[in-house]
Amino acid sequence: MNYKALAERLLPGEYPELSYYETLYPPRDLEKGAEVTRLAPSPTGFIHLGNLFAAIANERIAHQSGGILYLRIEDTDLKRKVDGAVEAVKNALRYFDIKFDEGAEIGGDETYAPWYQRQRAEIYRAFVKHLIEEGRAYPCFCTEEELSALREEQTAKKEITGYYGKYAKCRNLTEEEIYKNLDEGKPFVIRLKSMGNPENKHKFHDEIKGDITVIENDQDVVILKSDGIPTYHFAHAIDDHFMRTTLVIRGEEWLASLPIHIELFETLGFERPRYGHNCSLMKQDGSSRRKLSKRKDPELSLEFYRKEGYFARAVKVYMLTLLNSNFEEWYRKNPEAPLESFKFSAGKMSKSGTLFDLDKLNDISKDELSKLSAEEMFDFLKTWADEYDTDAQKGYFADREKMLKVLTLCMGIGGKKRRKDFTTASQAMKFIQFFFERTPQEDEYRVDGATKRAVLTAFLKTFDPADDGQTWFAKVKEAAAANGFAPEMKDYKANPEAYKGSVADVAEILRIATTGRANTPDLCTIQQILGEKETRARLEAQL
RNA sequence: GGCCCCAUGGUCAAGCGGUUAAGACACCACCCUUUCACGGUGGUAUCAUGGGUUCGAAUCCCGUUGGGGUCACCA
Repeated sequence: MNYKALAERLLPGEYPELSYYETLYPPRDLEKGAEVTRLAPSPTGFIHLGNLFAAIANERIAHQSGGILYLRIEDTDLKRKVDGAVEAVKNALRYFDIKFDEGAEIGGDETYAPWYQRQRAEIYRAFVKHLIEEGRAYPCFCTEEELSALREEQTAKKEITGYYGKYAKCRNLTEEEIYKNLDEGKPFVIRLKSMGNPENKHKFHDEIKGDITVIENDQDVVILKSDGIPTYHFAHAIDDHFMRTTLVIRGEEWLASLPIHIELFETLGFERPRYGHNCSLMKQDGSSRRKLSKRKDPELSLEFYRKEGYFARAVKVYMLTLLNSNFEEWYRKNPEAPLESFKFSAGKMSKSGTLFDLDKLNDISKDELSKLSAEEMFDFLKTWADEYDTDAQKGYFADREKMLKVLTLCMGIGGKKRRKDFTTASQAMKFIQFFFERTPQEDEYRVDGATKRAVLTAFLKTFDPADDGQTWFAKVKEAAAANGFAPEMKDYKANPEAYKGSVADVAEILRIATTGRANTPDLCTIQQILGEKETRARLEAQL
């Protein structure tokens, strides 16, 4: 068979010498040990926690080694393309502080561009053509129907499905048959002529999983689709070679196609990058767990976290604790150190699937938010509210001084210990709502109406917003004593039958009357922030 | 189903042949407190299973079971 002529017929035209690409995309000039990693999403526009998970790992590995992180868009499948997707990905990752050095819509060094695979079609074709010339790739004219019939046949016979060995019909087409099909204008794909034998198993070192066994590939996989665009596998080999990727961290769903990639790199004569296959983020689904899926788990999209007002740093810290088990301890010991100074290690990444735990994220969020100053919290909440909170709550930020007082109180700033009541921006807004309007009553008074009115009346008589905490509380005690409640907790505990209740119950009445809630920060301070007029108005409304 | 990966409390997990099997989250109890979602103290709870190897196994080997992934002209 004249492969050269066949190649020309299949992919007509002049293509550069292969060595041209080697000089066009030279090895990167980086320090020894510097890793080049990448994020290579398809432009579906949907980005979830799993993507962020992998992104942080890639980012850390690249940057702590003095290397490069780049963004490549795998747009070989038109069906996956969504307008604005790349922008969305970029924005989402920027929110979580993932910085790319180069890539699609990023700018930076253009040496290894373009970053969209569709724009790299010529490179792929040049190599496919070369493979055909070498007799290592061939055209396949099988239709979808034929292929699925083959699959059924194989399934029925309990044989391995796929296009390989004796089932690779078009692999053995004669020259005449090929040209006849071509002359008839039949569409074709280009397949790799595999030389592997799955009986042969090899040890393979995975940067995350450790030593694993892989079998040789014997599938004549499609490398160039009938539209002239390569499949993922082929594009991966070409791109990661010419973009000079040193380490590929990707989801473990790729483990199964690793044999294909190994053969491709070998056939092309490329040195292959190292690989690390990370476990996927799982979700509890009934009694079992499964990989997070974009279809079923919209609540795990990154957008969800922004809508809820999760603090970006908290999400990042949580991802890091899942990514590297020793991170949590390190962070505890080095609370002030920048996250970048943590020594990230691919080998420390978990081998088994990790269940996403919202409780843990919430705990970390409280912790992170409690470290902010009142001003920082103000900015965080306002930024969030401006974008996501369409309620009247926006007006809360009009009086900056008042809001700062509110935040100072709620966060326990100035006290012995910071409080950790804020989880997210949306939750915080609800938490502080009663400062701006008496919230709908969530808790019933636990006393009868007459008692309530008597207590409120007694308190109102003596109320003076200028009182300090002690004086204020003394007055609460007076109101308690005047109405049959024990002013001292000890007395009440010693002899509960003698009283209607304790000073705590009186405080609760005042609290509910003032705020509509049974749980709030220090009530005296709240009344001061509200001011005399507002406080009196609220209490009188409850008479 | 074939192949591959994985297996310590409810969750994330430390552990690399000898430990009272860390820690964090969640949960429970008590304490502090005018309430509390804050804080403090304590507690419940884990080596999937059966065989080996070894003086000794969570740790090494094999089988079983369970979970996950993958078997496209999708990535």
